Amino acid sequence: METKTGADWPIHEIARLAGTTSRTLRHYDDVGLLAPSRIGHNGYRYYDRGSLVRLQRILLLRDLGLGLPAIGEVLANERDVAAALRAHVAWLRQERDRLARQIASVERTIESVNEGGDPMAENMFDGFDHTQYKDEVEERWGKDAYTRSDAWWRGLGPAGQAEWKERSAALIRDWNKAFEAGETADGEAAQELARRQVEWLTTVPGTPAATPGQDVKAYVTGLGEMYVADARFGANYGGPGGAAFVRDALAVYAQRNLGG
Amino acid sequence: METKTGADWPIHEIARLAGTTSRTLRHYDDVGLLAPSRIGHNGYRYYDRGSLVRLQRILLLRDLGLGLPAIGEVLANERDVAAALRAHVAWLRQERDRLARQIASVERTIESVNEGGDPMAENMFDGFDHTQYKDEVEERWGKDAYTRSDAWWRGLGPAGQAEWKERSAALIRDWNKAFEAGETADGEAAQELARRQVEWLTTVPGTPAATPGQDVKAYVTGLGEMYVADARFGANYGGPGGAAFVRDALAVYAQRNLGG
DNA sequence: CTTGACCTTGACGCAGCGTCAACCTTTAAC
DNA sequence: GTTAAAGGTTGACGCTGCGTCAAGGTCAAG
Repeated sequence: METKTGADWPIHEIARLAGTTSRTLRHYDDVGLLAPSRIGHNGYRYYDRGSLVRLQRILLLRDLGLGLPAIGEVLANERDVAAALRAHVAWLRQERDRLARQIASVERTIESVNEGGDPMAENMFDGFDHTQYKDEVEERWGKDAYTRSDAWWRGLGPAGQAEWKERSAALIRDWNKAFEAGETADGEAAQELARRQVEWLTTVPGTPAATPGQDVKAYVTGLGEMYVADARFGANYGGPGGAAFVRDALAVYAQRNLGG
Repeated sequence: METKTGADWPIHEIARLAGTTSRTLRHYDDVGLLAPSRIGHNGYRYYDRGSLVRLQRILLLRDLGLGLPAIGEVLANERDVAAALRAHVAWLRQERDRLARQIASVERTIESVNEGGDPMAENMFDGFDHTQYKDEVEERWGKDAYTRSDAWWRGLGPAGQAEWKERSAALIRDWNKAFEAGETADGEAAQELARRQVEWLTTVPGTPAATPGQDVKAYVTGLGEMYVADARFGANYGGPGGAAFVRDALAVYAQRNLGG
């Protein structure tokens, strides 16, 4: 008969010593993170001092937020603890920043709701007036452009117009999402959005993007600049920062995929 | 035969319009968040403009970080959008702060590892020297106290000493965990820790907590004050802030349970 | 012998879909 | 008319880290 303070302890005892639960210990056994030092003839798990030290390291790392697989690697290599922690802290910072952006976004939404500019309103698309850009379109791309564009627009009919507006709304939403998620302008997500944006542009006749043979690259790049320069457009993308993000993504996309 | 721009669209189409996937739409159907407006004789799902509006609200709220059940409630009540968002932003802030504390904690650990004071070291308990507090114990609680305490300590034997050190280490770890998790001193978690701390104190003979009839309440409260005043103890609890947390928790516990 | 405390394995649950799998329908093409 | 490509359907597993029963063995005490 062993004394209780002998070579090892039963599972509940060691759990108490380390400040965790027996269920957790069984889980660590299942996933191969910490095996009992001994298993009784009855299947009972027993842990000795070595297991306890390892367990305490595991719990320390877990409290720092590392995942169990990551902990397993750290304990296996034993060398790059600091490296693993540095990588981990970088990830933590990203998460914190993402949360900060999301908080800002929610706060903007609350404000917007309070001011009655309810983004949840059923008629959120009905504020979209195609003709409000008449003068500007004519000035930028000529009178023909507006006439053609307007004819196209009327030709779509109510359902078609709704669909077009929805696609543009989805695009704006996704740009915002990517921006707030901290994507980089030359990253995969942003570039996919740029592709969608260009594809979407081609549905509008009279624009260079829809007219083969024109300098699409310059057009798309210039469009991005306009998003930044024109506050009305920029507002759709979450302010100057968001517009700049869109501009950069479009510039990268144009450079890589549109010609030259 | 309906025209494509008619009353409703098939699942993939509406997913594209809203910028999500058909799988997501089926999931929303499964959990009762968004049902198709019509189901074909073949089982196909079709969505109309109403579904689309609802879907866009769902996606908007989801991007703000709300869970699907919460979104369901908001859309059902329709009124307290702002209230739900305010509650949500409070939760987001908590998370952000928790991450900030965890970042600080990981950074401290990195520093500690770099300086060689490796908290992962196998012999992390061996730096614990019971006799280092000799003079102090004598000064505070008299010579007898130290003698008794020392005899008790030697009497534990190596295994018993190890266990005792481990329990104290676990306590310190759990206090830190609770502090960094943003627990309040009078909260459930902190009070449970206080209970453990007092229970643990009673294992040390010669202290009032282990001696019935003494003023345990004053002792425990005073102990907390000492944690704050004495930097050596405070260091174990993550600096002054952590020590103050422990002190407050102990004070609340003593007030509530160690009655007068 | 019984009670009660502690042990075992097994399996569901959670959040939100991604990702096969196995099997129809519709549509466009030949 | 047939066929192959799309796109639809209902399951069901996977991911993270255990909490939480459930059903049933083991062990020390009365």
